[in-house]
Amino acid sequence: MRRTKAEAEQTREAVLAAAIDVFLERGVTRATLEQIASAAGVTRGAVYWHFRDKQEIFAALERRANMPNEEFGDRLKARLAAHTDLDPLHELADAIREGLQAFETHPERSRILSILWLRCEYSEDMLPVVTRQREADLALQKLFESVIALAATRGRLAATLSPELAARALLLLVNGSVLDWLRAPAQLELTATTMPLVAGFLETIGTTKAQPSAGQARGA
Amino acid sequence: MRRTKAEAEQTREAVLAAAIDVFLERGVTRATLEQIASAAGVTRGAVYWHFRDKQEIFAALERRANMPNEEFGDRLKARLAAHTDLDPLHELADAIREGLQAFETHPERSRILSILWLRCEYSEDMLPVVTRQREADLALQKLFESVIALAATRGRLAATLSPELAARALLLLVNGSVLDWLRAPAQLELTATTMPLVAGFLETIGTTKAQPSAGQARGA
DNA sequence: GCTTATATACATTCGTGCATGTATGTAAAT
DNA sequence: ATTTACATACATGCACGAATGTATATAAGC
Repeated sequence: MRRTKAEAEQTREAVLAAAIDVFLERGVTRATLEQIASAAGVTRGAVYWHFRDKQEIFAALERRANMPNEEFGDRLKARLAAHTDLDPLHELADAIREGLQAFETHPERSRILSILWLRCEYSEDMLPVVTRQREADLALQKLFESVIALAATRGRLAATLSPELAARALLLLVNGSVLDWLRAPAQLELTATTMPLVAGFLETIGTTKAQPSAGQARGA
Repeated sequence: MRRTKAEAEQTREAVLAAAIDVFLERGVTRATLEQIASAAGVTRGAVYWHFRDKQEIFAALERRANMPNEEFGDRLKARLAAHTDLDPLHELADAIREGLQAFETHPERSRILSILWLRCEYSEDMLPVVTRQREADLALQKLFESVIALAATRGRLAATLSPELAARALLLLVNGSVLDWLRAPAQLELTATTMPLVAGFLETIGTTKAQPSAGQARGA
């Protein structure tokens, strides 16, 4: 009955996948380890072997949520550093579009985010989780800010909003849009409904025509 | 030991107030009726007398959350109808400011919202609650949209964002800001950190100088 | 290469502690 | 006298964690 290491890793993954299902259906608190176990085709003994308790399962899922974001950020920074002739705000919009599409093409990501944002009670004992999410948001906001600031140095920014405020606004737009989509997954198309918003916002804060001091034009 | 009707209503309120405390501390799911009862200074018998179960307590709290929003909306609409010379976007910003300040001056409102947004697991059985919140959001968005559309008819709107998209963006900014504040209540000042964002956004979408077709100026 | 010892990867069982809902008691208000 | 507004008591049912059982993979020894 003893399984090989590869098989063990396989059941561990099965438990995590089952946990996603059960967390989504019942919410994290009401989800029981017995439900997770039977959904994974094992008993609670197997679950307790791989994880100390429910919170450790949750932590394992949490770690998977933030990884892809950094990847998109790094790609964007690399592209902007390589080609200095690109319009920063336009590239930013493209990067956001890719990030949104990742949610639609890779449903596991959206399901985990749905757990973190909607199937979870953030009371005081969850403060470390909230803190990590705030830090991830801050990192994204800083990325946005650096790109927007780059646009500003090229005279491509309307002066009304500082890069910091514009970055924060952009983050709130994206996060809020995703949240709305998670609330009604079947009824909305994430990228299709969100991109007009962010593209419109970026066009509004970026002066379509360059400021008098500079003289570039903008592609479609 | 039997109480008078006024006293009974008083204990009912005590139970609701205690429920707010316990829901905030433990989250709705983990909150037990015994904890709520003892926090209210009564026994579970009293709780079960006034409420069928925990969900009914939650529903009672939920009803108190949305009432004030409509009030602010009505006041804004009345003011704009009465004085047609007012700048719609400027009045909108003022109304939002009042709404935000209400959260800071009336802590019970923010505590209930904190329960609804952070201490609650929205699995499928909570769908009616989510739906009601969506409808409340939609109503606010429609209000924003009508005001922004009014500004547009006066040539005070940059054409990049349609009134609908601008209203949605504004709602996302406000809601997201409030959510962030609820996540870290002690570290942020809601109105002080949010208003620069919404004011900046409104100034960005509203052309500060009137369109060529019209000829008004804007006050500070 | 085969045996053996040990760690591994679970399944099963058990005890315990809540949390819930209901049923009943009770004293005062009406 | 009856209803009201609770308190108390009871029964039931999970859900958890730990303890134990067990069969096999794996590595060490020879």
